Amino acid sequence: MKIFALVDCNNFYASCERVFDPSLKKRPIVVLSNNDGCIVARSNEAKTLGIPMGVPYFEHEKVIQKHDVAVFSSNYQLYGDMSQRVMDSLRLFAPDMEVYSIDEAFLRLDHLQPRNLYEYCLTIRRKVMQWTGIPVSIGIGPSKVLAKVANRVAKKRTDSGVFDIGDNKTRDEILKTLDVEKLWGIAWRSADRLGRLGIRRASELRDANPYIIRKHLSVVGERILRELRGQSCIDLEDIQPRKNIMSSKSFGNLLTEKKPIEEALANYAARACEKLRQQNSRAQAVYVFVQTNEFRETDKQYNNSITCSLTIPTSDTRIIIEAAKSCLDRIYKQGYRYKKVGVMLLDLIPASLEQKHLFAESDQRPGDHLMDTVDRINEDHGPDTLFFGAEGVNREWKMRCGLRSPRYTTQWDELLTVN
DNA sequence: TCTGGGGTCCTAGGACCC
DNA sequence: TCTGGGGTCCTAGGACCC
Repeated sequence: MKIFALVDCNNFYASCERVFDPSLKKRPIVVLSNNDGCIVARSNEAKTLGIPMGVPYFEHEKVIQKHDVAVFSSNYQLYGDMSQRVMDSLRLFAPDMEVYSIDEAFLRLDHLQPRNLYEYCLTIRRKVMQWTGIPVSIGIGPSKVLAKVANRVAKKRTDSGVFDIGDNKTRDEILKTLDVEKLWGIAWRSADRLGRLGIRRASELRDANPYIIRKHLSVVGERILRELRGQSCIDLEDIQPRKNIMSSKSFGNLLTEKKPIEEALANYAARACEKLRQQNSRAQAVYVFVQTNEFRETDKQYNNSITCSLTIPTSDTRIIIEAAKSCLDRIYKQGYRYKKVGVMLLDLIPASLEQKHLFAESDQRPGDHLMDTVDRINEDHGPDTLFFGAEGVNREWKMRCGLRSPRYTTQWDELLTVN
């Protein structure tokens, strides 16, 4: 039988901040999205204050000030690096592992005796805490969906932080009280449909007729049903190269002129190309979009997008920037206040798989070596050490992130200091 | 004044083929 | 006026995830 464990970092972003600043230990914390727009992470104390997830920051500023909540802009370099440390630690305990998101991983623990599972996970949890300072919760079950359910329970067991849903009797009790929309893969739309079939609890979905569920929720729904029965349908996934790579951000301020928008676009394109080369792919098409601010009802609205294919599959930032700029030329219109521009690289293929040029002397493209060098320098000396002229130097479109903590683990000049 | 970013998978329907 | 039967491929849109 398969045994899955879902390891989930508790309030990950907030916990990352705490690792480097012990004075935050009991203080409520919120972490903001890009541009300090929305609240995307909260410590338990902040949740207790009733601050919701994913809401605009400015709407809750009063409560936040009143209760002396610590507020942070997103520090993705820090969170990414801490995530890496957690995942590296987990791998030592279970080489058969899927990194599911920045703060979650599924492990296969089939090799353990069921009676040892719980103890083993307690050890994992203790070691991750010791090595990284990040608290995690671990749910154990015979399928991914059940491991997810178990993790919800584990989160509430603050003493141990581990829960095994293997026992049939307790499992049944838990599923009887769990609403279907709390299940992994069921959101409000599916929950609505199930509600119309009279299915509201997880146990009711488990006991429903698979064919009926398939008719209403497609194979996705049927798989969840079977997983609830303990029949594993969703296995660990290997890391696959991305099929699309997207880069887009809201501007710090609304923009009307084309020039700064073009620079921002070039910057996002450069980021996307870095990711593209990291996974050893080339793009065959580029998609560009522009958006005005939909929340400003008095502003004239304009959204548009365009896709153009590239003559040769490429990962050369210079070519992609040029292509993106010519896309922008075709959709940019004067007289609007723009909020966001974005670029997506499409139809990605492995660099190795591409059609060779009939008359080319070498397999390597002239640009490959240059891009490789740029990437290496930026990796060694920090992002933006080398950048493209098209990205500009003023960067008036840069997002706001005034509340960011130091990048303790990735920047030499921002190391933690102890007095 | 201020409202995130980046992905995946599945299905239906149209276009096209022989 | 009558108008087959089987495919494949592509795209857009829906739904969901963190």
